[in-house]
Amino acid sequence: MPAKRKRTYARYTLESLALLGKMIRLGRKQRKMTERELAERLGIARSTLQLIEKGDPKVEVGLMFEAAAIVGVKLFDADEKGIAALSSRTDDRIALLPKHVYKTEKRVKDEF
Amino acid sequence: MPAKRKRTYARYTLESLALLGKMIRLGRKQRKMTERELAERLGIARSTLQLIEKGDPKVEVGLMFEAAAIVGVKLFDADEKGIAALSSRTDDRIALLPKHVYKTEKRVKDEF
DNA sequence: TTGATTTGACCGATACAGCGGTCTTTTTGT
DNA sequence: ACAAAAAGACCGCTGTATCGGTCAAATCAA
Repeated sequence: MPAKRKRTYARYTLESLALLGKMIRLGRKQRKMTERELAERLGIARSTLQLIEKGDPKVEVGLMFEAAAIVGVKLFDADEKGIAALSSRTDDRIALLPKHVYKTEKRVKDEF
Repeated sequence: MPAKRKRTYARYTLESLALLGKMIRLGRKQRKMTERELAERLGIARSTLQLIEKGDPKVEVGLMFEAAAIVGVKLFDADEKGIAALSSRTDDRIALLPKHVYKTEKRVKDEF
């Protein structure tokens, strides 16, 4: 039998996702859009939108972000320019670090 | 040939995802973790982690959030309690709105 | 009220995301 | 300089997320 891919998520992750889902739902209602309308606008099935608003961890991150964007939920409290600025700042900070992370220490083998 | 499911994303969405990916990469390097280590910690393949750090819109949102959490990237600038507080506040705001959004067909057509 | 609409929940089929492997290139410590 | 490790890029197989549909329950307008 092929290994089953069960996966666990930290509570913080699940609660963050649930929050984002709720914010999307709130945004949708504030804009007076039905599930069907928003789903159609996104080009996805209504059932998938329901998973998004529930904060299901399995949905595509692109769909969740796109839904958020359409109903006016800002991800990093930043508009497009703010995102670009943060992005290049992050690039700079990465550039200051070594390109590769080297583990000089002994491999942490989990034998007993 | 069965319809192909090609999908487009708004630029804001793609840039937000790219930013989140970069923040994860930065966080990983700051913690001196290799791709292999972080992938193993997450229980995912290294190739998948590479997609995450590139900000690929197709990855599971749960994986992306989990990766962010492990390397210390806070999604809503809030810890677990902050998330819970925001969540219940969002619940309250949703509760103030009508349960269903109704679209009475042929609404305000403002051509005289 | 009543009829129309939205929402919640569920399900089978199938397009595709994730896995895990390989190979190459780049970077690091010695 | 070298060897070793990390990172980049690619690919076929397989489990599953998404689709699109149905049905029932809840809610709203009139």
